[in-house]
Amino acid sequence: MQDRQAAERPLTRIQRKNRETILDAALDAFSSYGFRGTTVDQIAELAGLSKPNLLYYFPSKEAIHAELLTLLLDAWLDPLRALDPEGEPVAEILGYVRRKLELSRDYPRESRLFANEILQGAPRIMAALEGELKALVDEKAAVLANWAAAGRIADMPPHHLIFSIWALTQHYADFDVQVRAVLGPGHDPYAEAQGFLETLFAKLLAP
Amino acid sequence: MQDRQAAERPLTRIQRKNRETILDAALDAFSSYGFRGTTVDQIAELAGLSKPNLLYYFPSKEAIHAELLTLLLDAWLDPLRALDPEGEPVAEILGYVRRKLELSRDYPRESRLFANEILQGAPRIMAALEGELKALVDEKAAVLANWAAAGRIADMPPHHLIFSIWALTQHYADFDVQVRAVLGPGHDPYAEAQGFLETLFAKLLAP
DNA sequence: ATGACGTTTGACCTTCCGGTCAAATACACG
DNA sequence: CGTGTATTTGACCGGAAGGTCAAACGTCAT
Repeated sequence: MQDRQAAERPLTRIQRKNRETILDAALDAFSSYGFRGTTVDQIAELAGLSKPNLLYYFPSKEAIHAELLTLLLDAWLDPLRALDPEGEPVAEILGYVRRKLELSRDYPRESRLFANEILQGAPRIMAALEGELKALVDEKAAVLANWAAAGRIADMPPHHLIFSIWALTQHYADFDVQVRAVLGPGHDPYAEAQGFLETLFAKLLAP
Repeated sequence: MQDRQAAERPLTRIQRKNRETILDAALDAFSSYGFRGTTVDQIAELAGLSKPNLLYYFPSKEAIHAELLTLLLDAWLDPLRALDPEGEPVAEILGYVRRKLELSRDYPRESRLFANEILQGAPRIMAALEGELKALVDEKAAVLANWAAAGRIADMPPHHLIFSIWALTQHYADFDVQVRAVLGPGHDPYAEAQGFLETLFAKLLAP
């Protein structure tokens, strides 16, 4: 029945800095090589720490990964939460597309970490998918369905509309190397995608 | 200067069967756990062979993976190859969408294997992306651009049109568990997607 | 400056994993 | 049958990887 060292005590300056450094290094590694493909030594090296030192701040590789996924999930849902049922339908949806694309552009590592996890069957976040995520999507899907029923956007299965937004925006982060390989040099994928997706969804949503 | 055993000799019945079994087992494993996340013992177990026995048929884990990727790439490009410059534009593109979605439905493991590889930066197939794939896409993009110039489909960046088809169709295979978690039971994602994507692209392409 | 607590480290342990090898067993074919 | 070749296997190897530990080193408040 011993007290857990860091349970109550506030984090020290060094703790805050090192935990942050470690999480950033781990995000680099996990998003590039996956969970199994990443070694603790690798993360430690990236973070500029020794392996035992790193394990002083996190109990295990698993724990670092879990922490990253938790932080990620919340940030991931934000743009959808911001979709306002009282707003103008097309503008709201296009705004969501834009925010989601910006997320892909500015946080591609997070996008790939998430994609990796889902690809492997989401073993560590299945509960969140079936709980939080489903609840939020169902809520917003209802909003979309109402808009469609009111003739303010075209009629379509709202869940799939949301999937299409995810698919199209995350593609630019997750498949970045393919996109760039196919486009060749001299392109700004995100800038081009921005205009293209805006047009696409404008046409799709028009009643 | 010794002869390579299997260089010339035709494969025996047992060789054919076992190589096939191994590749199938390896596809299961690699597509679920990634390259590093998969162990040779795991593949052997799935294939019902002992590890040394498996390594009698393939020189290394790497070789199995490479073989799978090679087989995959070809099958992956086929639907796009089939896009006919002489056909009716909208029908051709919708046909491509349908074929690609069927590929996701019928070969989700292959889709995830590919996604895994791209996510990790495509270390083993970068050459193919910049070579074969880019060439084919450029060729078909030119066809799309011609159709747009002739006013037979709406004007849009052809490469991104192709990306959008990839993104939307592969999403249903790669993010399958998320799609099902969000939809809940009692849905047939692919059937629903089929109708939705047909509408989406019909609207997008209309001049 | 000193004691207490926070931080860092080198050495080490164990398990896992890709791959090898020699010997044993099945198979095909004259 | 019998013999040469294909196939299978148990035992083993070396290195990588996750994690532990005791001791050394810093930091900071009194």
